[in-house]
Amino acid sequence: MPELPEVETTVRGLAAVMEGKRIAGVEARRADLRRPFPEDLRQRLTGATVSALGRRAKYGLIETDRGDTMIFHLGMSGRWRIDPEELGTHDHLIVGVDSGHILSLNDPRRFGSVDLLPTDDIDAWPPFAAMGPEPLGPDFTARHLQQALAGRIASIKLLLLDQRIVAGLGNIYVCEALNMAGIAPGRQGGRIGLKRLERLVEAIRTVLLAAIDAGGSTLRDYARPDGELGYFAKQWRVYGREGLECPCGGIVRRRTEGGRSTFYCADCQR
DNA sequence: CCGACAACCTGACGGC
DNA sequence: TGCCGTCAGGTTGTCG
Repeated sequence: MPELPEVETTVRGLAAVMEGKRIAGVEARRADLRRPFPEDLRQRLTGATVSALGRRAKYGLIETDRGDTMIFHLGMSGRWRIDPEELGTHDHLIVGVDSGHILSLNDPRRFGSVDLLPTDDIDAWPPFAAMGPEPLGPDFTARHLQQALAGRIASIKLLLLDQRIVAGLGNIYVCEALNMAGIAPGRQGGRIGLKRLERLVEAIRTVLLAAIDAGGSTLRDYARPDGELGYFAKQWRVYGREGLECPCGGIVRRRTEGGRSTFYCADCQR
C-alpha cells in the first residue's frame, strides 16, 4: 500500500531508529528487485552514519555522512519492517544500525527498487529530473496545473497519475481527491477552469495530509510483522467502495481505464 | 499525444 | 480441501 503518505510515514519511522546512527551491517538476500541492487551497496553503506532521511514523491531517501544517498521505492507491495521477529522469503535487504535495530525491506512482488547515488547527483537522476512538483510543496499550485494541463485532452484521472505533472499521487489518492473536488475522472485535463483546479489542488493536499496523519497508525503496524491496511483506509470516500454510498448520498461506481480501476460518484463529480 | 495493453511478481479471495 | 480465474497501492515500454 505504498503511496506518498505511506512512504512519508515509512520514512518518519525509519528516521526514528536510523537518524544519527552508524550502519553496522548490510545484507542483500537476493541480487535484485525490479533491477539489480548496486554492487557496492554493502561496501558504501557499512560504517557510514545516517545523516538524514527524506522523501521525493514515492521514493524514500537515506542519506549518509559519506555523501551517498540510498534511494528506495516500495513498488506495489514493499515495506520496511523494524526489528522483525523472524525473516521470511520476502525480506530482501537487511540493514543493521549500531543502536541494535534491524531494518528489513520486505517486498513480495519485488516491484520495488534500491539505488545508491552521490547525494549531489540525485536531482539529476533521471527518475527525479523528469518529475513534477511535490503535491505538498509550494510549487504545486492551480497555476502550475493549468500550465501543465493546457491543451491536454487526456482524462484528468490519467494525467494526475503522470508523475511529470505532479509527483507522488497514486490510484487511491487520485480517486479520492477527484471525488473531494467534485470533478469527474473522465473530464479532459485541458478543459478544467482555474477555479476548479484550485479546488483540486486543495483536495489533493487535504487528502494527502489526512492520510499522513492516519498513516502514523499504519507505521506502528509496520513495526510489527503483521501490519495490514492502514487506518486511513477506513476514511476512503470512494476507493474500493463500488456500490456503496458516496458522502453525497450517491452510489459509488467503478470503471476501468488503462487496466486500473477508477472509483467515482456520477452524482457529485462533474 | 493518446489509450490500450503487456510485463514485471506474489498473494488474497471468490466460485465451484 | 483444492484448483482456477481475477485482482491489487507502480513503473516502463510497445503499438496503432
